[in-house]
Amino acid sequence: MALQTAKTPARAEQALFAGLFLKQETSAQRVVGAVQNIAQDCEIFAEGNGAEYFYKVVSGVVRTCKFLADGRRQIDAFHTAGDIFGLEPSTQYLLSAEAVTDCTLIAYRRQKMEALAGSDQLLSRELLTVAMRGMAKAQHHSLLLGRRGAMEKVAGFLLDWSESGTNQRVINLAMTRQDIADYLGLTIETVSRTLSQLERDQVIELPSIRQIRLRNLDALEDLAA
Amino acid sequence: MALQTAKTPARAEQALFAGLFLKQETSAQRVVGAVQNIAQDCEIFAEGNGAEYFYKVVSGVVRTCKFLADGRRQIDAFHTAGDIFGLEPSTQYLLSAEAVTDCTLIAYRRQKMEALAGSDQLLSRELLTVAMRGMAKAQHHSLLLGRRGAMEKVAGFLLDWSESGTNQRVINLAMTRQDIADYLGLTIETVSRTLSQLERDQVIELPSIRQIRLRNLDALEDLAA
DNA sequence: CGCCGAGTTGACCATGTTCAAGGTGGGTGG
DNA sequence: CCACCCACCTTGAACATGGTCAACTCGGCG
Repeated sequence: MALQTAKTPARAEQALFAGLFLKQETSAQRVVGAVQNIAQDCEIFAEGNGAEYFYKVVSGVVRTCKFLADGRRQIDAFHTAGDIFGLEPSTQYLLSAEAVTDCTLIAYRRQKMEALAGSDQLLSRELLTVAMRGMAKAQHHSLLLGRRGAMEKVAGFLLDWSESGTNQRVINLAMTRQDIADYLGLTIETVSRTLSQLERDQVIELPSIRQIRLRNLDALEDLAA
Repeated sequence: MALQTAKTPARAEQALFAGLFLKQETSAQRVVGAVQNIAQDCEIFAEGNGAEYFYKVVSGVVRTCKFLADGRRQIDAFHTAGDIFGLEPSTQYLLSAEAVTDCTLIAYRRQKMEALAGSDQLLSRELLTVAMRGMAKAQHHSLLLGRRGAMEKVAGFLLDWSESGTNQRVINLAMTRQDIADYLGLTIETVSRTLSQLERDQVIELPSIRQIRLRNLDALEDLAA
């Protein structure tokens, strides 16, 4: 939990490749970006900082979140390989970003990017797509949070993550129960109890603490309402 | 509640002005858009429809929402004069849109817009800003929904709307209690009780059913945590 | 005047939070 | 290699909060 300021071992300043911008790597785009390695639980940027860069996840998982006055934390999103975060409408970040696991990122200088977009139609369109996807992602999260029951939220969360992995029926969680709780607007105890309940009902298996096997996807879908 | 299909009296097909794209009307942009008038509670588009157009609100209030299998409704956002909605990453709408009040919209053909953006740097940038704002708006909503207490949600809602009107201390609600409840993930009873509580505590006044006077903004901010 | 939709209020109940007490497992040092 | 430790997780019991159901009020309109 000790949040040291971001340490970036091997700040590979060799602004080499980094072209690949959207998930389907468009060969046309070759834009400069700096590779960064961030250790687990380190801060990438903080709410209120100048939004000089935005980032693409190469590997690992990042959380964007907000800290409330009373110490609570709300997680806005988790970002995995290929996702872009930190692209904001304002000149300052509205959220903080932290590494859930050790991760590798590409940092893009926002101003440079937007300048390039002025003369590059394809890049400009990609930026638009990124922003629209970010919007859809946030809306999807709202829908999850708007659900009334803890079971609906947890089931929805599991289904969301089942789609990202290669094997649709096994989820390897990168985050702690606390992270999940802060993402779903629940307490850690409720998340734990709900997962136990799902296991008792034969809907999932919990072979280890960070692994969840989905045993009955249909039942999960029903529970997610 | 009778949702007739969208009726558009006076479908002013005269694709006249409509330039003004962002809130600060950029003189440079003159893009074609069709003016539409929509009656209260009529549908503007439905989830799953082809996302052919996106819209700017000229006057009135629009809600974008999702309907769940069990009949519940979740409201994703309210859109007021100057707001743009219906600009989505996919080729189909992910949400439905309905008129909360009678309203006037400008419909932009998405494809045409994106084509124009290819050769128009300024327009392209404006589209990007619109998308980023949409993202920030959705994130803000997530933060509201993630709050634990009903009081925090309602207080946050009131503060959000206090900033939009000319007079910061009087809110003229366009929507019903049910709309508010569906927006905050609460029941209509809880919204009602919470507002009554705030009135008892001298934080607000409820002079009429659709008007709220904010008597103590500082207290509200505290309650919103 | 009376109806009707929208909002409020109350009593009861279900659900999730809180507080507190165990487990569990991976890593470290003896 | 084992014992210990610590962070993370699970479980239980009491409690608080919001949901549900039902009755009632209010205001506008025919």
